[in-house]
Amino acid sequence: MSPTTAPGGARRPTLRDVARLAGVGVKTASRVVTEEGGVSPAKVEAVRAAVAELGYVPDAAARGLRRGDRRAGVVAVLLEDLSNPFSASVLRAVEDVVRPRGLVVVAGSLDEDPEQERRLVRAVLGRRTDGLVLMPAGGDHGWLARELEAPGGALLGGVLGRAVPVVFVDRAPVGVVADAVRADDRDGARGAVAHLAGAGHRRVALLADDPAVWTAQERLAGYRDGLVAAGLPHDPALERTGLRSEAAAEAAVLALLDADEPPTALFTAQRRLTAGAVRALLARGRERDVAVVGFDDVVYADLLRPAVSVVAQDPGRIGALAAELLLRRLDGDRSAAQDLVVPTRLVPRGSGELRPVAAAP
Amino acid sequence: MSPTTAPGGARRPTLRDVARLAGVGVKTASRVVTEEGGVSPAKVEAVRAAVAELGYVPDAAARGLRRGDRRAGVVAVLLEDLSNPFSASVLRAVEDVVRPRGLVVVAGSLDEDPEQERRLVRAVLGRRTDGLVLMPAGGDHGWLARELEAPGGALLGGVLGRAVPVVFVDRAPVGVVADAVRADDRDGARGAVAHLAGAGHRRVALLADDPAVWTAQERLAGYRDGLVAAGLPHDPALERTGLRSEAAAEAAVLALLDADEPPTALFTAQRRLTAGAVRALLARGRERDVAVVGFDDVVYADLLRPAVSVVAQDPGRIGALAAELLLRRLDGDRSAAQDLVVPTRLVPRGSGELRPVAAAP
DNA sequence: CTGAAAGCGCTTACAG
DNA sequence: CTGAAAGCGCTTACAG
Repeated sequence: MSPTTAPGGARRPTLRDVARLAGVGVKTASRVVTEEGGVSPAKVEAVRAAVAELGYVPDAAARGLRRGDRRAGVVAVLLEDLSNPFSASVLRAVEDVVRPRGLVVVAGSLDEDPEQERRLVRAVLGRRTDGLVLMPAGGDHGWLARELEAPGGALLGGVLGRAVPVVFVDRAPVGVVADAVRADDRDGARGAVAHLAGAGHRRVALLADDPAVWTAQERLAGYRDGLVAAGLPHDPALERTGLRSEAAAEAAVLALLDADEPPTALFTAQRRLTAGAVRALLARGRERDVAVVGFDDVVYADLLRPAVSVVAQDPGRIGALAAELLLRRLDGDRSAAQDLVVPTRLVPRGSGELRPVAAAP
Repeated sequence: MSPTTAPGGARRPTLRDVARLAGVGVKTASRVVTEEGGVSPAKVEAVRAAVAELGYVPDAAARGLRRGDRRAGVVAVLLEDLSNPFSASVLRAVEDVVRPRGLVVVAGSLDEDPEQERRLVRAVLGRRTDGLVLMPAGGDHGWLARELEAPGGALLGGVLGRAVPVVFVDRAPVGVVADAVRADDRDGARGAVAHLAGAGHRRVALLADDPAVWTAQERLAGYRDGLVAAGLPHDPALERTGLRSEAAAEAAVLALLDADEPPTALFTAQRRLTAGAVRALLARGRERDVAVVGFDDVVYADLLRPAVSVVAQDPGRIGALAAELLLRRLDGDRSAAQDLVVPTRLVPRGSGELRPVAAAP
């Protein structure tokens, strides 16, 4: 078996093979395959037949190598965790928008790890990625912009040399000017607190992730905005941040329920934390007297009793808008960087409409 | 702006640029970058410095173009729907297994559409994919094997010419010999029925997807196996297949409840159908007197009341096993095609342990 | 309308 | 240890 032969058998047919079989020059075969036009009908026919007979598929990499634009038809989508519903919905939405353009999607999970983010961004850019949708993991992304070049700042050079458009999703870029599409985290959180205050609650606790995560920071700010707007006092004892898991939220809620002055309502600023809180309330049989509003919708929240009220985001919309923006940049749009903020929607289902109950002695 | 210059600015640095800056030949620069070895320490140092200064990143496509193996470091993962929890978990597991090897993942959704499957498989193979993990959409996959070549049948040639390993997930291959990793659908379904029969149920209804879907067919068979094993009669009126949505399942359950001889238990053979069934029972206030066992775990099923019993699959394990098998094939393993069947696990939570209640008149 | 030559960025196969 | 030449599969730039 010669080194140019694949282990299993025949060499993959090349354009040269097609040309030879069709009895034309390579360039003519290329013209037919790329539908460049300007080829006599007879030769078009011959080339088409050869392509079919050999099962010829153009090599996208070789094509991109010589072409000026060097487009490989690949969009990278780097998100927090491909297996979580939010990331998964964003990915799917991007896929649906770019597929009709013949683009293929490279996907990766960053797990909130800046190191992994850097590695994956490099890996992906080394593979001729045309564009990047990024849910940023670390804080500052100046490194991404080392060679920020384009007018509006929407195109990043950096390790790439060649300008590659980048659109941030879910979180605004820090330390770099770039396009972004995200939910209105702050306003959504504010609205949740307003909703609970409207039901009569004066002691609303916050359960949130590590404020190092951009969205957690925003939601914390929104929570405080909401307290101020409702004229409620700010009680640090009700503010539980740094919660990184469902179990952590569960423990935090149990502790809150046992406090001297327990909250009558909870605003859980993240999906897993909502689940943990509900679990704690069920464990104590308190699900009907402590109100809950969660940020980000929970699958089958409406099947729970009480059904869980949430501030819903629209990951599908965020992904689609990001992909559309990316395509526009790929098409040469050099206008100023955009920051698209998608509104959230409060979905009342029961848990957020419970009225305050005097704490049992 | 010359045609070889990117819109935004500097040309991406090439190995030639690195060599020039380091004052060495291109081949020497290549040796350093690929860590081939056999280069004097002084030159290694000079090349490393040049790489750092220019921000050089090797072009994976150009590399693969010349190399014999033609590996681009890409694994494609084509699943039913990247936004559904099962597919998402499989994808994530594959990613975790291949990442340490420096491979990047191309992901796509097939939506049970054979046409789309064919298009995506071709798109992906045209881009120098090293291996493929496929959750098959259509029925027969003979087309994939048009040029099946390798000994064990685990390598597919087809449109590729060059052998590309393929591992099927979730469903066994039809019309082609290939590796597969899947859950034990039939046995899981049989176990669900046995569990319900064990609780005293004699009228167990089945809600299932279109039997054209391989897993639906298997679970239907398992349901019948279970009836036979428990000595229960087979009542076609209790067998509701072709259910393609949550709403369809909901409607089917409402109809079953209104029947002359309603079931006392439900086996819902798919996640969305389980949700639809639960919704219908809640709507009628019957959730405590009709037992339910679902196939495939539902997020937060344990927070529902009653909590939902399920036959759990392990998508993470399936994805990981598939990826490991694929890597072995990439490493040259030519042994016979494998069919790895991962056992399911019955998780009792409440809904599946309810005892039969005489139907209200 | 057609095709031979050069070149995309890299590695292979060779010769020093 | 080192590097010039050839070539991977394709497209660009040119000359018929």
